[in-house]
Amino acid sequence: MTPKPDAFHSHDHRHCSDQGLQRAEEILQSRKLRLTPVRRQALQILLAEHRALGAYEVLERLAAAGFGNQPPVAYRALEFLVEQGLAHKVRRLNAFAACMHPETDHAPVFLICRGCNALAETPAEQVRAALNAAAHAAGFTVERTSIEALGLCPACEAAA
Amino acid sequence: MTPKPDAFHSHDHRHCSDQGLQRAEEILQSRKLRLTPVRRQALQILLAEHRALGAYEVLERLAAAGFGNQPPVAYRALEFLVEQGLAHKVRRLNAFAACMHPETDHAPVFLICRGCNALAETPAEQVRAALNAAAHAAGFTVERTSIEALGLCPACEAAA
DNA sequence: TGGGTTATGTTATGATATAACGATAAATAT
DNA sequence: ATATTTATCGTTATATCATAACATAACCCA
Repeated sequence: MTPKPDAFHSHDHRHCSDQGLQRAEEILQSRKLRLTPVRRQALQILLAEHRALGAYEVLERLAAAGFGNQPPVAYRALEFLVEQGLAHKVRRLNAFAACMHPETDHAPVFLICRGCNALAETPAEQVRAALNAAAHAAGFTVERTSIEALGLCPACEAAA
Repeated sequence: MTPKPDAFHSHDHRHCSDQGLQRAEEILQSRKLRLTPVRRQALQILLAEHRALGAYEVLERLAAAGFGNQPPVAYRALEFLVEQGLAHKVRRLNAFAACMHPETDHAPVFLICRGCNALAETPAEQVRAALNAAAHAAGFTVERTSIEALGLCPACEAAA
C-alpha cells in the first residue's frame, strides 16, 4: 500500500494548493456562487499551509494583498468558505483550515500536531458511525459534529 | 432496561448536584488538593444546570456570591476544575460544564441541544476507539480529544 | 514562627468575533 | 440599455472570550 500524501508527509504542495483552488471553482460554479477575489485569496492563504490559521492571521495576509484590513473582511470570507465546505473551523484552536476533501467527507476528523502545528483530516466514517450510534442511543439527533484530536504527528513523535 | 436519567430527561436534579459536590470532595481529598470556597462555588454553579456556562456567566454568579469579579477569578477556578476532571470545556461553545462522571469516562463525548442548550455526556468508548484507530492509521499519537455533536435533544426534536 | 508554596484579588491588556451601516458591484428584470 | 434588486465589501464601533503580571493573603509544615 502506498501511503497517501497528507499533512504529515512531504509532498508536492503546489499540487494541493492548485487542486484546492480548482475544485473550489468547480464546486462554486455548480452552485452558482461566486469565488470573489477576497474569497479566492482567503482560500489560497489557507491552502498555503497544512495548518490552521487564526482569522487575524488570514486578515493580515489579506490586507497585505490589498484587501481591507478590518476583521469582518476575514470573517466574512472564512464564513463563506466554511459554509461551502471549502474550509473548516478547528474549534480547539479557534482557527481555520482549508478542506482537503471538499466534495466528500464533509464532516471531518482533525488530527492536530502540538509539535509542529500540522493539521490533517483523516477518514471519518467509522468515527462518525460510532458517534451517531451513541447519539441515537440517547435519542439525540445529530446535525453537526466536531471531532478533533490533539497529539503528535509521526515526525514530532519520532523527534520527542 | 430503565433509561438512565441524563440531561435530556427529567430527574431529581438536587441529586446530581449534591452527588457531584460530594464526589468532587472525595476525589480532591484523595489527591490532597483543596476544594476552596471559590472552586466549590464555581462547581456548584456549573452543577446547577445541565448546560454549559460561559466563563463570564460563572464570574457573575461568583461575584454575586461575594467573590472577586475579575475574569481571572472565574478562569482560575474553572481551569482547576477542568484539570481535575470535575468540569469540561465545551469547545464549540467556548463554555464550561460540570463533569457528570468525574471518576470514569475522562474524555467525554458531548451532545449539545441547539433548541434548549441542554448538554449531555454520553458513553465514549466506541467513538474513542474509532478515533484512536483512525489516528493510528495516520501514525498520529493522540493525547487529548474533543468530540462534540450539535443537534436536537429528544424533547426539542419532538417539538420541532 | 518563619519561610516556601498555593491561592486570591486586582489592574491591565490581548485575542477572538460580530453588529450595523453605507458604498459598490453584480445579477435580474423590464 | 437602464432601473431595480441583491450580494458583496469597506469601515466604525463594540461585544465576547482569555491571560499576563504583580501584589496580598492563606495554608502548611519543618
